[in-house]
Amino acid sequence: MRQETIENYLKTIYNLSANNTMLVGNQKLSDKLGLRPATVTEGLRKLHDLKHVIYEKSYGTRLTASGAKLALSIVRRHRIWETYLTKELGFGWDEVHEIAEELEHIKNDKLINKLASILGNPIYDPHGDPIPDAKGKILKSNFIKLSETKVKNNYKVMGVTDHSSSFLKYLEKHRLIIGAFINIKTIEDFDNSIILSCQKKELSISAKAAECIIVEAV
Amino acid sequence: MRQETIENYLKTIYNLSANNTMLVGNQKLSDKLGLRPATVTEGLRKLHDLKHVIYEKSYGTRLTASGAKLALSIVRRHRIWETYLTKELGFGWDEVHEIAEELEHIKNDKLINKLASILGNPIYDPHGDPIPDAKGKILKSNFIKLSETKVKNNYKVMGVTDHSSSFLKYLEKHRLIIGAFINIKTIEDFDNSIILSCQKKELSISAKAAECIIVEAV
DNA sequence: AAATTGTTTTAGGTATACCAAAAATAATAA
DNA sequence: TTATTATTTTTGGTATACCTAAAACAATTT
Ligand SMILES: [Mn+2]
Ligand SMILES: [Mn+2]
Ligand SMILES: [Mn+2]
Ligand SMILES: [Mn+2]
Repeated sequence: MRQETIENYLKTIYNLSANNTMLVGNQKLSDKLGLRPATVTEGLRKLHDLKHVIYEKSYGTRLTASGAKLALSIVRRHRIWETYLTKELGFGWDEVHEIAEELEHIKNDKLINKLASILGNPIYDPHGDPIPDAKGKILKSNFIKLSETKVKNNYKVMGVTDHSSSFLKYLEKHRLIIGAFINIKTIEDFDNSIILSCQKKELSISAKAAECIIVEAV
Repeated sequence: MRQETIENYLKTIYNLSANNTMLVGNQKLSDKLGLRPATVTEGLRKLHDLKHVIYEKSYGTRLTASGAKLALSIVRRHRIWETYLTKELGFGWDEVHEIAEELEHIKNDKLINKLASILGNPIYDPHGDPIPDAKGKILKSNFIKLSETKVKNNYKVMGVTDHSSSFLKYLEKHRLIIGAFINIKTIEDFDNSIILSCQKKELSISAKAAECIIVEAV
């Protein structure tokens, strides 16, 4: 298996497993990796042989200790590069994910640690995701999704779970960026869309978009 | 053909063709690419079909205009990264080639041009190789190899053609670095080794090493 | 419990990147 | 010019990463 393929599998399994608490199914992996389910089945079998995952046939997959370690190191590289690109090289938060998707495979610890140190060893990336440290230690937050909030309460935007340029541009247009304070006005029974106020303006967020915004109660 | 494979072929053909003046043979490509001759034959046929090279069966290969353009852009990325790694990220000139070998495949013009601009659009990389500009224009120098110098003359070290860490460390140990002034004392008839003075010390350079050092008459 | 639906696996197949060994071709020496 | 040597190509083969379609299995509904 090509190293890059291994890394993409492990990173994706990590991202879908909610801190390694859940088994990850093939369908979701197939989606995220852009491969057909049959291909994923083969890939997982190989990763199992490599001892990077425990693959329970027909039920799902979880990372082993070695798999998790590798996954965390890819996640670290990805998020450090995203941060470096925005903070040091003038890229927007909506541009960096794609580039980091390639840069994350460059394997040189000295390089990543140097970038991290120039940035002051940041703990969050431009999308609010926590950055593992050089040892793989990562902050565990108890933030919630905007879709899980309650009417009348106040929240602060802490991150996003969709990194696509279109979604991030949409958020920026409505000033719904990291650090913004919001108040939930209404939640529509009909379609679960949310009406909230943010920077003195009211706006309506679809249930789908609300799934992708991470907030903290204030 | 994988994009990375294409890029490695084209870059290598460029580097072996002395500014596109010479046909490149399969044997040398096989060496540099770490592939067997039979594999190179296949690869070149495919690049020919892609119109990136003119492959004259049994005689050799040259880049087409489109191939040269692509090659120059890889060379630019490689050399800009090497320069950025040394100038901005604190790496030694003996460490950067391997990393650049990976980074050169990250395709994002805005990124490379940003790095170049931070560096002040440099014209030479840490090994003295000229860096093509964003349009592919590259300086053509008429420097010579140390092995082509004449006794008693004075020269300035301008570059190296071997980027291996061991060779560069060896040079550094003897202060034979870019910008150093040297005077040729003797050239041994027997083995073509060169005795020269550099920074007030005398040292003997093997014919093989002298092939890899680029100098300018002063 | 049976039927339906959704997910995963198997079986069989394509395309690509490589290789070793033998054959063909080109370059060089006699 | 012929023989010898070096280089390149052809042939036939392996390994890998992907795919589609069909079969098997698990989860959900009736
Ligand atoms: Mn990736
Ligand atoms: Mn991110
Ligand atoms: Mn290189
Ligand atoms: Mn260089």
